[in-house]
Amino acid sequence: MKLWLMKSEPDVFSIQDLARDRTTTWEGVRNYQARNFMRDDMKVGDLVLYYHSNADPSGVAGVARVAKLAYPDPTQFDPKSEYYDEGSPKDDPRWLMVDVEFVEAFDEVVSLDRLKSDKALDGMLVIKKGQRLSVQPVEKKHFARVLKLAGAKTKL
DNA sequence: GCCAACGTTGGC
DNA sequence: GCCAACGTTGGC
Repeated sequence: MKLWLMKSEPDVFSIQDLARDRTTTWEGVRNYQARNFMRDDMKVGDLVLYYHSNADPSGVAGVARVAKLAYPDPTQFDPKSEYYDEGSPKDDPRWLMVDVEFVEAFDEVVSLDRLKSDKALDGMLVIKKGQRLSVQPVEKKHFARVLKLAGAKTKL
């Protein structure tokens, strides 16, 4: 099983929204590197750190799980969608998404500050300056450490 | 709201 | 293929 971190702005869709809905489609990824991770490496059952970006505070807010393998993101073909991509071929869709299901919401967000100050998380992608990838792999030791910092119920 | 960092676009 | 201009992300 691989481990991931996925970013979402809580004003748009938070871990609490996911807790309510139980599952969601992860539409709107428009970055090739992020798409490739979803397409090539994500498997059903993979665990995901659910990261709140542009938040107060920003940080890891809970855990989710990949519920469906990558498949074409329909919003790329919808002219009314903010994610519309005129250049995406119908017979070879450029953008993919996965489905994600709720696992756990942390009592308290593990803030970016906390992540940065923890020696055990040295090298974790999300704390690197200028790191904008919205879907990124997480090392097992880092994932486990975040769970510990959060006092999470989820175990690896 | 500002702006640094990064990705994409398009002229050449 | 280079790189300047532009758009986006996301912390602050």
